[in-house]
Amino acid sequence: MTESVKLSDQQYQLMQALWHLSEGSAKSVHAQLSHLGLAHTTVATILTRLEKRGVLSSRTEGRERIYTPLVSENAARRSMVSSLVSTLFKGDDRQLLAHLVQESDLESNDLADIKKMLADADTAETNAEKIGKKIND
Amino acid sequence: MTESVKLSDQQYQLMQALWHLSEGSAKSVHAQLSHLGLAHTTVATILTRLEKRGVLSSRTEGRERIYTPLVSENAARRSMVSSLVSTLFKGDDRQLLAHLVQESDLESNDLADIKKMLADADTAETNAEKIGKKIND
DNA sequence: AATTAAATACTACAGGTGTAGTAACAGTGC
DNA sequence: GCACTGTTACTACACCTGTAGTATTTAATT
Repeated sequence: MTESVKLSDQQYQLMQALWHLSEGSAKSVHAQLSHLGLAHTTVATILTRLEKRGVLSSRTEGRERIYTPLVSENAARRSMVSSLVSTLFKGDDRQLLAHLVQESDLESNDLADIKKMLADADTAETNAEKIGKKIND
Repeated sequence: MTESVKLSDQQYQLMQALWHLSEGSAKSVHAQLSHLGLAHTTVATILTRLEKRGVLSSRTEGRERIYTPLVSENAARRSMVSSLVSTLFKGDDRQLLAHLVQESDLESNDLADIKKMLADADTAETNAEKIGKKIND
């Protein structure tokens, strides 16, 4: 039931395009990813495979096939982060936190922000807006 | 130069065994991973492949081949976390932090610990000992 | 020295991914 | 209605991973 979605880099890229578009044809996804320089057939292939895996669904509309994500970006992220935490940190999120503090070069003003956020988290329930992220699963 | 090591779950498992042992033969690694129920030849195969990829080196000793990790667990972790942050959060570590705070069910006492740690991080340089982790790269 | 036992090397195969060409198909315009 | 053109479906192929059997090497033992 824990809907585990694990996407490769490339697959995530594609999904991200779709998430931005809400839904779209292979063509529009390809356009969105022009910087990657993939052939449109490549994009189509990946899309098809993702559909087979149940990550997205599609409907035919005119001569186009419109793809719709079946998992939200947030759900995918959650699942992928949690999967990494499982392997690297025995599933302990706090160890990842600790790792980040040690290994990332977080500047003190970054830390300040984060501390502020954490402080708020004690009372408020969601910080989504503060960082401009959409909760949508 | 950013020595990017990306390991699959299984590969990480193997490496972890090696990290614990410092170095070891396929046999000892296999023993360490008995809970996974892999054939010893499977372990050997993976080890060989990892060597080909330059993640570890080996020397012959008697009739055994002893494998030695060429990357530390910490380096591997750093690289893998950073790789995930790249794809999921455009490389912004703070967004991962934020994600963790929102999505993990960190209890307030966990938060307290972390906040304490962050507070210390403003002044002290390393928190390694606090969480009993070894800095070793 | 021949036999045995342990360990590795080589080979194999299925499934996933990256990547893309070519074939097939469906609207569009004349 | 037919040719044109944009789209997708099908096919292909190389490489990586998980998994393991079989062959081969090598050290130990008698």
